[in-house]
Amino acid sequence: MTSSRVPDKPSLDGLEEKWARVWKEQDTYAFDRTAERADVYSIDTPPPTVSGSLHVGHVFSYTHTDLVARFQRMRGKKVFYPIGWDDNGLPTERRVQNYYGVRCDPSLPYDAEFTPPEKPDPKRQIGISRQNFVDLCEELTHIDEKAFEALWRHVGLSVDWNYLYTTVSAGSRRASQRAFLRNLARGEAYLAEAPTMWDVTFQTAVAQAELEARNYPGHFYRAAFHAAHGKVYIETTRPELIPACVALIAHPDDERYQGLFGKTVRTPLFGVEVPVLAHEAAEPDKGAGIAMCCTFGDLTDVQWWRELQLPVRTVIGRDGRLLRDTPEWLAGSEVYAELAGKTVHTARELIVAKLRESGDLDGEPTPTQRMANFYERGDKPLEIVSTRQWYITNGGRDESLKQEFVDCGNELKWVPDHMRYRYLNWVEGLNGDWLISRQRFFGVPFPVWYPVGEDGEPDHAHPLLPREQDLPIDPTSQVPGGYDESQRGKPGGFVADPDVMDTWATSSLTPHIVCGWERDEDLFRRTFPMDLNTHAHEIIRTWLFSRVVRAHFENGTLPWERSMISGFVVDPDRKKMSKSKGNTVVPSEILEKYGSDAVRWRAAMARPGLDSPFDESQMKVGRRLAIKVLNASKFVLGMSAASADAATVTEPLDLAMLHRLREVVHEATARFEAYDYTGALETTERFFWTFCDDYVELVKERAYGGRGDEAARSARSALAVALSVQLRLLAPYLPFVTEEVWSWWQDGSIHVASWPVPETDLAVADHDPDVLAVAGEVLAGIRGAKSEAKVSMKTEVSKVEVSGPADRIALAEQAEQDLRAAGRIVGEIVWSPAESDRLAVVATL
RNA sequence: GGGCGCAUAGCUCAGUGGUAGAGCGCUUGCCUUACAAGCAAGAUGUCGGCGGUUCGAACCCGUCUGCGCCCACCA
Repeated sequence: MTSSRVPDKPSLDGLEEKWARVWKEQDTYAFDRTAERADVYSIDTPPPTVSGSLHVGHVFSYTHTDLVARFQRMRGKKVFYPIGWDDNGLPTERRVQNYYGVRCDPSLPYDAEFTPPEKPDPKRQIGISRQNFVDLCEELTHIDEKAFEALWRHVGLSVDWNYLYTTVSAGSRRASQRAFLRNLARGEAYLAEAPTMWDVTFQTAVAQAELEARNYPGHFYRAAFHAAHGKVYIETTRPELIPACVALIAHPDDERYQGLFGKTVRTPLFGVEVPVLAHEAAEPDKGAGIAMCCTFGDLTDVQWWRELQLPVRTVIGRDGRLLRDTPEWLAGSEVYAELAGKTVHTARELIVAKLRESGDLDGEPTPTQRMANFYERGDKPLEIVSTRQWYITNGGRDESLKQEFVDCGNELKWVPDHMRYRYLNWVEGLNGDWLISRQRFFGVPFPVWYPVGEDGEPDHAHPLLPREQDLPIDPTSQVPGGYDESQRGKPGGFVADPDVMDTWATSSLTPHIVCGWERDEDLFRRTFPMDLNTHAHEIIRTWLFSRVVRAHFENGTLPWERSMISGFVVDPDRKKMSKSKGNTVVPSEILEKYGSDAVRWRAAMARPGLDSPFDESQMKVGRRLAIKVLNASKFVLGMSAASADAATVTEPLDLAMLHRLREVVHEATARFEAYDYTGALETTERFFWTFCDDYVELVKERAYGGRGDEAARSARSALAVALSVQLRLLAPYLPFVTEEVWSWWQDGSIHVASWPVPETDLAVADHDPDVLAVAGEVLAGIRGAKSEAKVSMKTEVSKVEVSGPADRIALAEQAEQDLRAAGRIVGEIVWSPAESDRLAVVATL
């Protein structure tokens, strides 16, 4: 080991490429799967949606996880840190449609020759078969995944790429289908025909967790229903639902409507007779106090429909248009004939015009902003339609199960703790089971067929299931046991369940998928339940909760011991970044501009759970630190100090510095163990700057040999020991620059070196650490005098007088020779103990 | 409307009962053989408002205000 490997002009340039390559070639972060569970630290990381784009918030959040992973690895844990891609589901479909200019038309046959157009025309998408579409999904996700991997390697995530998974892979499909079949067998999954939140654009059902309430402009219309003795006015924002009206409902205590309860009224324009009923959920001060209940305008309608056992009168189809065929209860209606096939929007305008004509519209419509539920990726309000869907129980319809999931949330350890309430709030507010089926194409199919009766109707009550060992299966191309392909869709034959699972139904199993559930029991035993789950706070209700549900049902345990939740990177106005607002920051640019270590440093300054405004000037600070590490290391190693030997440290200042560093290691370790990576960094960094600015300056002359060999050796050893320890303390944050410096004088990767241990790495005699602090104070006094005089720091000082408390003076005197050298003091130093609580330094130039 | 969080220097944030802190920015200097992508010194505050507890409150309690996020809210 010599200093010959230290470059003359160290630089950050190219470090990412260099070390990312080495780590890949040497498999530096490979999991040791012979390790026993107690020695393993396993981490569940969110599989990013590859069809989306990563912004700087993702980089921060994934870095937070990596900090913990690197710390645990250096502490001696065998870190199981896989990563995956979520390449399944609607976002991928949408991206494929736009990217290639195609759309899936399941009625078309497979075309093996198909190649997407050179120049996609987004206005005129080409219809292709389901298989062609799925092929394109796989092709594009593969490209996207390469880009994502490159980014994460650039950021320096210490994941083990050998365990890379994707949510649409055969393994994931097998796990999804297996878990589903087990849920089904235990009664946790069920098929039901029920009113469902429905997106008319994507024409699929969506789950409660995917809803987003948004402001939606509309109008209140005051319309008249006809009672035996006059008119009853209701107020509605959705007059187009009048043909779907099944009742009028008011609060049982509402005096205005007492006389109407139990009677019937006729709907305007259509003359359909509907009852006037009482229900507690009607709010007297809302609108006219009496509401029309339609199938279905909102979730309250669903509640009334269910609890008052009202009929279903659907008029809005799955495409968001009014049904083309006139429903039976409106038979002969000329008004309806005009509405048939119209969009909700057009139908509303038409019906309002008709109401105005007939005199059933009272006054003018008043504008209003109402909140409507949207699918989070959609741009039209959701409709509620009655459809057959698969559900998994989640406590939304079962209080005792709900309590079990509340208990899970309380058992889980949260960083920061208050994120627990996000979870509890969500679970306590669930109002239905988890809808997992989607009427889409690219996803994990339900491993289910239905027998077809002699009447040609599928028997949904008696599904045909595959054997677990045959999974994964695609029921649209494979046949159930005992049948053959010719019987598909025929009376007495079978039919496939046409739906796919929502992507959350698969990603809810990431702990199972990565840990080898039912695939690699040896791995599973060593890694599950996992130690840590990490992601940002917006997916507590979705990803986090759904994994708790799955592990609770399948394993009777939490999927991990602890969840560390990141905040968001918000824009300078503290608003959430979003593509639509155009305030997102693309990570590749800042990584390029400041370097990965700098961006990681900035990420580390954002504590768990706290949102952090994006501020480029902060990146410079991280970069400055990384450069400082290079330069300070160059100096230390340039002293031939590579022969670090704590035993040769004898000088008081050196001992004091190492003693102080011991305290720093203790504190940084304790903070990291408490998942306070920010506090650990601050502790280390504060020391590092003192080390550079005061300690190095104080011992420089001595290290060069100005006071003899022994004193020089003491300084050099202390410098080298301190450098080794500090590099390792900084390694989780600045993996590139610390690895670079480590390579100048050590063998192997710093990232598999051991986290510093005070008792062994800093085994020196105890010494009062304040010698360093006090010497620093005196040096600052001397510098102050020079700064005041506006002269160079190398200006000689003819006399220094230091007064202050006797004990402080005594400490400072221990560093007298070093102070003389660093301060260029050529004359005398007068030490004057005094009755004051502060040191005062008077330097005469 | 319910829940959670935040409010300390121009900015980003530490500090959790005992004399208000750091970094950035700003000011003034300094080419000092690790680093000018650097170094040194300096200025900057009614610790959101109002009450209370205490010898003593940025910190504990109450209350109000403002901001953010999550949830609910389609008559």
